[in-house]
Amino acid sequence: MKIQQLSKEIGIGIDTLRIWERRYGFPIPGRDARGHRSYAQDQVEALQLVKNLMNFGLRPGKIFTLTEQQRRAQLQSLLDQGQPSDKRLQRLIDALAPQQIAQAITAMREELGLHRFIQEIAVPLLQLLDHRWTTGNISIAREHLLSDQLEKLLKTELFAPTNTDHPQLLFLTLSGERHKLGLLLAAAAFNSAGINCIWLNEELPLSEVPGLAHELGVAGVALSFSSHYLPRQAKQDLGSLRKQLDQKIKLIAGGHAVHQFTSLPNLLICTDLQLIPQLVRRHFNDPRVTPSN
Amino acid sequence: MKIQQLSKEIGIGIDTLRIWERRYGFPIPGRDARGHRSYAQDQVEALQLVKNLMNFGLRPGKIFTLTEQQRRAQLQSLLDQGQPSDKRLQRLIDALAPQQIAQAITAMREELGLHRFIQEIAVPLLQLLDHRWTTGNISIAREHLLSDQLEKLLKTELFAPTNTDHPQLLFLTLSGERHKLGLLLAAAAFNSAGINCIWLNEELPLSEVPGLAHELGVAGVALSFSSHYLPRQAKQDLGSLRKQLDQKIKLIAGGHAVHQFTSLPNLLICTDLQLIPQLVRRHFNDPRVTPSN
DNA sequence: TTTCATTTTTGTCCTAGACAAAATAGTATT
DNA sequence: AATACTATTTTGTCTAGGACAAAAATGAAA
Repeated sequence: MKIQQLSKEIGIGIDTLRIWERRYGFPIPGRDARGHRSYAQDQVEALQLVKNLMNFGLRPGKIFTLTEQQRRAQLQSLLDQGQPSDKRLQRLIDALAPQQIAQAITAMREELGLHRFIQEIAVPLLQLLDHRWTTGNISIAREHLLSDQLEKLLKTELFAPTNTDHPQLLFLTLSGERHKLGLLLAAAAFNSAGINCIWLNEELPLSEVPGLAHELGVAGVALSFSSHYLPRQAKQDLGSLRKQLDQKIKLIAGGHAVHQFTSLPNLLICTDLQLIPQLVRRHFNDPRVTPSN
Repeated sequence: MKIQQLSKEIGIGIDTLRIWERRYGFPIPGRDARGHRSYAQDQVEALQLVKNLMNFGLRPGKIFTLTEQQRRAQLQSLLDQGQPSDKRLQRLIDALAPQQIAQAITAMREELGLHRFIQEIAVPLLQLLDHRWTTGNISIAREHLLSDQLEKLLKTELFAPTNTDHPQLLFLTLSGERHKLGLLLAAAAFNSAGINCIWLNEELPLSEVPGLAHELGVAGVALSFSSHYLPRQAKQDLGSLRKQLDQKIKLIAGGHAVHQFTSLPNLLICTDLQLIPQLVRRHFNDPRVTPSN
């Protein structure tokens, strides 16, 4: 595997990979006939482990002093601090046929109502999926099937009530951010709090956002930045967006990459879906703060 | 604008930008206090023009001998060779508000029926979008809004009849293939020809496909490879897949990258949606060739 | 405990050179 | 003239090791 593929696969810059090799002596790839780096599969996995630890906030300097066993143990203990898994979720994950998954999901949604469904099923399910994913404990196919069905349900919810009013919030991810499910949950939550949402399924370059937001006349733009998005980049993007965007248009950001941001001026950071109703009450339901003013 | 942002924005590698500067003397950015490249807005636009010309197959060596005026003229003349646009499509593309687009699309679908809608609206629309896209002649936001709405309609069609029988065809794209709309059209066509389809929205690594197909018990797997997928890679992937997959499971491939393939053994190449009904009759409707045998 | 200044860590950029894969041009063969 | 093969040019991606600012950690003072 060439350095570019690896960089894309793991989500670590090429320069970073090279300087890690120089500084920490890891990973040390083989070389092909040209002298170019060539990474073996076990190096890829070892590097994924490092990346997973970094996603928990550990820094390279710490990680690279550990042995591989210690890294595994560390990751495991960090993962174990997560919430215990629910039996219903367990059943969902084990079901393979899409029909079964779809049935189970819709049944739960009927039983609990949208709000409780999001809080009690969807959010923990996403976390559990992420957990299994980082431990390699679920097949990619299963994971995809499941998130597919969840996405389908949420979109149905989101688009079902053809909203009478003009759109208020535009939901999208920036180019390079491929994790949309969390944002979709947020959109559903906003929707159930009475906000009229527009969902843009495809990733958009930063520069296109202000124009679109303006043309659609939305009152706000909501973005999410997953753990694969470099926090620094996210900060920069948000800053840039805030500058380009009309001051009246609210900017809402969520996701792991913005988790520890001290809130920038005129920017709402929302890393907990439970806070959405409150956020809506504060910033959207006040008649004096409608999009028209 | 820093070199990394520019690279992301235009879609040209950092190394490439630097070596263009060395070789062709363009673009020559300013430098900040650190000596780092800093690109002005007009350079970004000039570079976008170059990228657009490259999308038509022109090579840097040619492009950089031209003046900026000549480049514009060249692009314009290439643009003019494009197929004439349908007025209905024109109207669709010009509509911005998602509600308008959705209304127009559903109206056409009602009027024409699914089959004619696909042939007369969806396919040319996709082509036109692609054309506008490569020439930079449509805003990215508009393009995304439109394909979003189209996708929504098609998925509704595809999933609406909760099919009674077991699934027969699994539709998916491989990792790295992000163009799904064409395949979605194909799925809709198969569906309207009476085939029970499963749509997997997320890209799947090659190695996961056989296992999933087997577990779902499908009679076939359908993939598409857009023009962005290297034909070599597509060929290799298909060959590998054919080897791993149970011989009874059909393999169907479509898209630009497989357009000129001499059909591999036991592999159906389908580059024209109109041929789908015929294909279904030949390979799926024969009761002696059901998935169970 | 909080606040501020200092040190360490870390990622991204720099230059300039090398080389293979892809594209083009040129030549020979059916 | 069309096809196949070879040589040449073009082009993008890699290499090495150095530099430096932004972020994080540390330590000192309030």
